[in-house]
Amino acid sequence: MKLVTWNINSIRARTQRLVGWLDANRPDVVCLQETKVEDAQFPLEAVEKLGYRAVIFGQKSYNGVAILSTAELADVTRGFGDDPADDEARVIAATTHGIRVVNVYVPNGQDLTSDRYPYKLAWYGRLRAFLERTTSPEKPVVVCGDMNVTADDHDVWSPEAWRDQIHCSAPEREALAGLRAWGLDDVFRVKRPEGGVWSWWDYRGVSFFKDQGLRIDHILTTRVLTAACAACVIDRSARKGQDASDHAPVVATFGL
DNA sequence: ATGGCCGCTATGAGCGGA
Repeated sequence: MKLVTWNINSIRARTQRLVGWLDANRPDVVCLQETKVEDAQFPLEAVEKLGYRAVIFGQKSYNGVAILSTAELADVTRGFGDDPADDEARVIAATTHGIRVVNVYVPNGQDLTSDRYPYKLAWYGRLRAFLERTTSPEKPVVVCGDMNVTADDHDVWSPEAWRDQIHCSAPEREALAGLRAWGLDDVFRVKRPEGGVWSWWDYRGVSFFKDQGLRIDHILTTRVLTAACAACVIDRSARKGQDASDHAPVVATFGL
């Protein structure tokens, strides 16, 4: 069972790129973020032609998440269902291939002085509360997506340049650690503890060419899935060339 | 120190992204 998370940065601008990658890699479950499109305009036909079913939660211009699967997608939830309700489409969950899949696009936060920063930190707390009331760490659960936080300096090309910047501040890292403490493993880190591998590179300048990136896209798994994980890699090749997303897909393979 | 690129919008400049 192969699962991928990928911040696609507009699914309409990236449809051909996505289709080509799916055709070549044939994952069973695909978690997309930043689709940037209302549900009526989502390119369903293009993914259905490849054999995927899809559940989507989008909005105009910003955010938007979707889960594609080669199998049935059951018990679909959109948003946290908490109070007050969020007007940003950032989380969708479904059960497929025997796994509860929670796909998230965590708020960016802008910078440490922005009012988006406390919103981001609070969002992590709401995500953990959502997990607590909807599932269990004893079950096979994947929480994945663009988490907009580096776990530690091993996920940062230049810890000096990024020190206390957004994605690298201690409160953000504590928020991510607090989520993991519910009962989730950072499965890429388990496989590649030495770090130095990125999932995002800035469009500006020569950051990709010089491999100056961050690892902010994560696949977190409960114990039973961590034990079943055969491999977890970041497909850097998908960041190359014209019309690439600024994020690369993260792929986990499970012996299920 | 700043911005550099990209996608979006009842566009043509400004915002958000990270």
